[in-house]
Amino acid sequence: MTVRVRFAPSPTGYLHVGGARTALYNWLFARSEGGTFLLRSDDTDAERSTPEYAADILDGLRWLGLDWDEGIEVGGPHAPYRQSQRLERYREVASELVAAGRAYWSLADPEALERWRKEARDQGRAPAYDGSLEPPPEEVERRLAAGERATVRFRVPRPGRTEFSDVVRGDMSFEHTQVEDFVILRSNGTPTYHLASTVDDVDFGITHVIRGEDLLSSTPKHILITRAMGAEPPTYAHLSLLMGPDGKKLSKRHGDTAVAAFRAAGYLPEALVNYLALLGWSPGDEETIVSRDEMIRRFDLADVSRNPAIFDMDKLQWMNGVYIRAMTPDEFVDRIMPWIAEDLGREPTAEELRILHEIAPHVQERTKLLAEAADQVRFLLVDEVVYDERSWSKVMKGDAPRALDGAIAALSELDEWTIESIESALRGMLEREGLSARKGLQPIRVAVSGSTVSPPLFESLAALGRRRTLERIRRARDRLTA
RNA sequence: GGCCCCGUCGUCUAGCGGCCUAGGACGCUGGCCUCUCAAGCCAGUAGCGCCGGUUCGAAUCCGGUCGGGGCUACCA
Repeated sequence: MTVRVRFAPSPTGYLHVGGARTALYNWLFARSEGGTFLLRSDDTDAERSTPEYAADILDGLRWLGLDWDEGIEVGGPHAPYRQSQRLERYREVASELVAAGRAYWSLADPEALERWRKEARDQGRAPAYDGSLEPPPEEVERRLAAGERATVRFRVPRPGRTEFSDVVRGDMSFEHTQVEDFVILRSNGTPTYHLASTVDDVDFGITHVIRGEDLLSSTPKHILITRAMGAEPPTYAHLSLLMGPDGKKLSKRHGDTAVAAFRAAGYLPEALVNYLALLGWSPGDEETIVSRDEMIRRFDLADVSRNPAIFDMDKLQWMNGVYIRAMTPDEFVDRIMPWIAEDLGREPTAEELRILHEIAPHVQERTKLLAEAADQVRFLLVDEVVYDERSWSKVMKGDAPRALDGAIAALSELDEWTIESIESALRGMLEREGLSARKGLQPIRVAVSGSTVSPPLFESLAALGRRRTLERIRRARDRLTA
């Protein structure tokens, strides 16, 4: 049997890292099994679904490199893949279930239902509605005929229980007294999640349902519907949830968890994928940096952890740095370009591009987030450097004037402007002035870059060019006197 | 309240009855390197929630307890 899995987001919110991880595990499983990864849209909640969210989800998946073989935008034998376009099918299944006695039109009074549930809870019973509040059949028939709107509820067989084996959690068993006669069709004729999702899984031939643990206790409902449709339930695998640093379910409270936000901050998709993959799955040995191919080769659903995982921004950031350092300098320049252009408000010139490529290796190893790179190279691209006042007051004192004067003298008479010649000129200056490298070079760094923190000095000056270097040192020297 | 899931360093995890003096990674601390910051290298820090039981032997199996989480909608 060929594996068929799906990722079925509801476009009622942007794609967040939790959803991305679920999609990733589905994708990894499909790829490792040579199966099909399907993307569908569970958009039965017309109120809350928006095209913007739908687009964000697709963008995010593509950016992460999680390509799908069937579904939205790519089509396939079961199109359409949007639930909003399959409403007729769900109504059809609902009426078949009613006809077969597996579901019924429900006219229970909402307030009475609420009281019933409260009472059950107060008495320590499960607040699972069992259909006992329904009017007699003749009355139901009459009111329905009179045009009254009703929901359709699934008739959960009681006594009874549903058992299944979850790939990551093991054997599960739910007493039906804990499962209520749940609504499958709303009174407005639209299906609930339980119906739509299950019908799609059956119709699309889904073999493995890999999803968040929040759906674990709904699984009996899905199995009940599946069997009532005369189908065999798929294999289920429920992934533990992602938590924030406080141990609570990851949400907006913990900052922006949107995949798009990570992208904008300068995270690399390969780093995010690597991090997410290891958040709940381990290849078994001591590897931390795992390539995509390696993941596919070694991924096994049975190795997925049952523990909830706290999303650790520090580790992700470290990993992003590892991936950034692994790039070639040219690739690095290419990838930081969007941030550079935004920072500059224009595209860099050919000369600026040359400078960027020259300094790239040195900036690269200091970058954890692509967005930071723009800050580090800004001094090479602007006409006038902006001094960081804290840096200025820290180093522009004591021997600073001598260092700056000495640097101007030493650099002015240089024949060639290379990293080596600059270094030997400045080291000679330090020697003559009797200054330590630390004391003598920091003022120059601030004069040229505006900050006590910058890429290596000699390399920076070489990239900046003689004219601009001298200009900046003189300007700083003047400011120091003034 | 009811049902369900989970419980190894601060965090992610390896561990599947003896190989565990519990391993790795991030973080943190110290050192080396060094023109700043990084990177790199070295060292250190820190954990089997608790109580019983099974066993010659338990982080590993069982029971209980405590703690955390999820679900409990005409949301998904």
